[in-house]
Amino acid sequence: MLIEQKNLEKINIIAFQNDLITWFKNEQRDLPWRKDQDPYKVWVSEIMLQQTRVDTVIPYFNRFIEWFPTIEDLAEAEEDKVLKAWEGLGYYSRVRNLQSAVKEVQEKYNGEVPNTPEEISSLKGVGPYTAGAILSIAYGIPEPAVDGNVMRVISRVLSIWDDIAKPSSRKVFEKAVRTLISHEDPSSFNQALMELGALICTPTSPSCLLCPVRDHCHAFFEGVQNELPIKTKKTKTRDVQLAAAILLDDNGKMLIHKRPASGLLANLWEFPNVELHHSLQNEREQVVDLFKQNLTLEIDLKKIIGQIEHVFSHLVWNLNVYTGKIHSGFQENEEWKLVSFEEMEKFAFPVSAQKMLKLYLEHIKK
DNA sequence: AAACCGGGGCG
DNA sequence: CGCCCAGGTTT
Repeated sequence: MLIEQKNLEKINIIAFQNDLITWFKNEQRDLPWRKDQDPYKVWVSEIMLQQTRVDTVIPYFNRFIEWFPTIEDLAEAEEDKVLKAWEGLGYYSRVRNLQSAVKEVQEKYNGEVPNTPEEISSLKGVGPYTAGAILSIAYGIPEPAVDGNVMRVISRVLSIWDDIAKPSSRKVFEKAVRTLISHEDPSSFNQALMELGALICTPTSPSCLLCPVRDHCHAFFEGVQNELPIKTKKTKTRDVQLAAAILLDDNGKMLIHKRPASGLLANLWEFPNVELHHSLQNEREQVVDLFKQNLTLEIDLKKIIGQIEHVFSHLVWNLNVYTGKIHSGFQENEEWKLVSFEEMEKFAFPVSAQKMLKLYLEHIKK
């Protein structure tokens, strides 16, 4: 028999639920998405919280709900404004999927977030975790909501040594949560597991002496809480050399470019750039050629005003930033625009472009 | 199953 | 500097 099944049978489930939920009700943080159980707000918060810390999310959540208070508001909003609301949060496909799903809820479900696992899971961007979170928190339905926090907590409580980096391991934890979850208060139960993971059962140096479920925890009994969970994945980043330019026309407007609708930073705006596949001699002249060949852009390039490093999960951009001029006959279109400094506020830029703009502003101030 | 998709904070 | 974070989609 599997270890987790044996350990699961040893847990006093009622006492575990009571200890966990009582702690949560006394110690939970006061967070803006906990003020009510509006399924839409729960949904927005859960999407924002994917791979993003609570402290980062709070101001974004408040502004997002101000701009788009209801499903109808978000469904009808311009995508550019939606991306602007997400600017700086990262993983921009999250919000494009969210708006797509909200439109489907508006049309297919009369604006009401569905409350069955099958229907809600079919929505764009709603996977097993988010489905369980919305169903339990907004609707009180006892579905597991297994995220990284929950896998860490459960791996310790039940001494589960499966590699949580493997997609197949999630099923093990979902099965355990289905056995443990409170049917009287699944909302508090799921949130308590995550809150415990955030505040007590932390990745490094968990505060076991403060833990409300220490008496139920097999890892604590065995003294292996610091060895769990098992997580193997290693990160390998690839370096990419880029040349980018702040290009001005005769009126002092800057040239910006809309990225493609799929892939990295989809549909966000950037300053024109080219990839440098080899380390170049006479780089400046060759960059002018690359702009002409790759972007059909006739430019007059000045010197490098600085270098920027921007780190993604699996990628590092090394940007050589130039200034230059664009020919006066340039024709704008959907993909290329000339904008004043004030007009830039309407467009959503990734942080890498914001770093470039900051560099440029410091450059011209001198 | 593995790769892809951002950005910030912390020890 | 490496690791982590209230994951999901695509290949």
